Amino acid sequence: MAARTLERDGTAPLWRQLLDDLVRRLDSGEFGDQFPGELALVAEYEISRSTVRQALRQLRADGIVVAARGRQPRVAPAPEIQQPLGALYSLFASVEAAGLSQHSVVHALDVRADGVVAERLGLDGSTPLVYLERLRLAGGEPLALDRVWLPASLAAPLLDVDFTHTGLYTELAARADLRLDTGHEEVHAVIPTESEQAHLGATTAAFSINRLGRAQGKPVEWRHTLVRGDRFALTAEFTASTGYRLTTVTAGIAP
Amino acid sequence: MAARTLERDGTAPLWRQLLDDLVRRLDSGEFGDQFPGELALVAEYEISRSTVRQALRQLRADGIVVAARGRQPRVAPAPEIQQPLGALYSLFASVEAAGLSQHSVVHALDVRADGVVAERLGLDGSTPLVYLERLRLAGGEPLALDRVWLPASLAAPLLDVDFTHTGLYTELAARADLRLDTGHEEVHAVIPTESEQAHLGATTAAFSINRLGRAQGKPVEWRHTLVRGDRFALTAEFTASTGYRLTTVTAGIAP
DNA sequence: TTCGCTCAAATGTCCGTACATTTAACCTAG
DNA sequence: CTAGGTTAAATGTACGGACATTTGAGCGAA
Repeated sequence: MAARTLERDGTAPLWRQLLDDLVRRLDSGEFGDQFPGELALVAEYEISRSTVRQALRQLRADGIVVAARGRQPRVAPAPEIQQPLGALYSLFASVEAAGLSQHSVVHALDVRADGVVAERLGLDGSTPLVYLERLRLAGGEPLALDRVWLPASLAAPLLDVDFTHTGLYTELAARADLRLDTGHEEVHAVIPTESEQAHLGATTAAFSINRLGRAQGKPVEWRHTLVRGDRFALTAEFTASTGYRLTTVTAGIAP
Repeated sequence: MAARTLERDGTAPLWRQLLDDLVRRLDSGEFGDQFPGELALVAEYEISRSTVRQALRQLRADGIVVAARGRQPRVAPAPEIQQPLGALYSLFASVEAAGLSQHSVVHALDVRADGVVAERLGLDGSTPLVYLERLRLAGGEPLALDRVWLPASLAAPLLDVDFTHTGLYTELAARADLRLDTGHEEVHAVIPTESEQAHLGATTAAFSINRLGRAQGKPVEWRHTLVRGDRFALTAEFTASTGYRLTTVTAGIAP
């Protein structure tokens, strides 16, 4: 193994240089699941074990690598199910938790162009987009009207899927190997248009949720969801140390 | 200084025992703002500096004590302004950030009993509560209708405050020495009643926000706020690592 | 084949030393 | 009295060694 050299007179401490180098090598995928042990790094970089441990401390605290007595050190695997987070995911998860059956009525599933949406996805206005419009029902009652646009270049494999009983994120992971990891949501309170009210089967107020979902930094979905206000509530806890965190979303049946 | 002894054959590591002991002494207020230096602890507990640093690592990471080269170590003071967090706080902060002037019209400020609210605060139904009802305006236009109940035993000093131009949390900190640190919010989408619409000066949908605020674990406020849907949006970022976090709240002027 | 045992490997704990760097108090010269 | 340098104190960095504890792989016996 070729010894790697660190700047011993550099402005940055040795452990910081080692940490940066290890992060770089981790990102490049140089280590598979394996990760070199402390003594291996001591030999490779020709520094003391204390310095190695100082560098590893942060990687271990962040859960990027796992270590324990006697065990082979490993690169922590990315969580198997990288949940699409946020209010929308929580909504449908909580419907399931409440024991209500979910299914959808698919209104549209095709490829079309939409300049406004394409721009929100950071794409050219004429880029073809897969468009999916569903009415989502929980316990047999309409809950939400859901419209999603995805770049056709990524989402074309979804065009022949029957979305009546399956979720978008499940299919996106299985067929396009895409998992949302970051995103952005905006929640408004609105009164639905008459046509929307007819679909939702209610004349109440509604939440209007716009979401931009990204996978590895690349925009993957633009979504607009209209959720019946009488069946939905956002619930959050806040503490001084952790800030504002969405905890549960409740979805019930209107009386 | 009397040497303190740690269990050298105990099951817990020395640094863990030291950490626990220091936390105990911190909680007892034994140190004022000062905090012993590493070498002082080495002498006092008769252990090595490495072990002391291992114990101090967590206290410093948690910001309980602060340390830097050359400086006297200190116990970190509790943050001077412990912000009331959550959607509501963000709302009024963002109004200010947008440069809109804020003021309120006080509809009521008195002491009354309310069995339902008292129970939500974990109090007996006949407990007297300070009740404050305000119409909040931003840029001269109605933005929110705000109703707050607080235990009179804590909030009595607020009864002679003019809330036209001052915030509840400011006065609560100044006059009752109370700062919210945790809480719970529930956000609904509703269509306001006619009387509420008259107050808000609009016939749009609205957010209905219920909040229970606590200070040191003790319920301090129950609040119900109705915010005009055309002037308000919740915005959140979500990432796999940090979860769902409220980032900004926008409040504009209706066209 | 399978159950234990042994043993190498890896991290955890603890000690000691040396020197660098930064801060703030102190002191002195003007 | 003040400006500036000096110095003690404190933490940061880096090295080294020693031993304890845990895990898992490999091996041998039943």
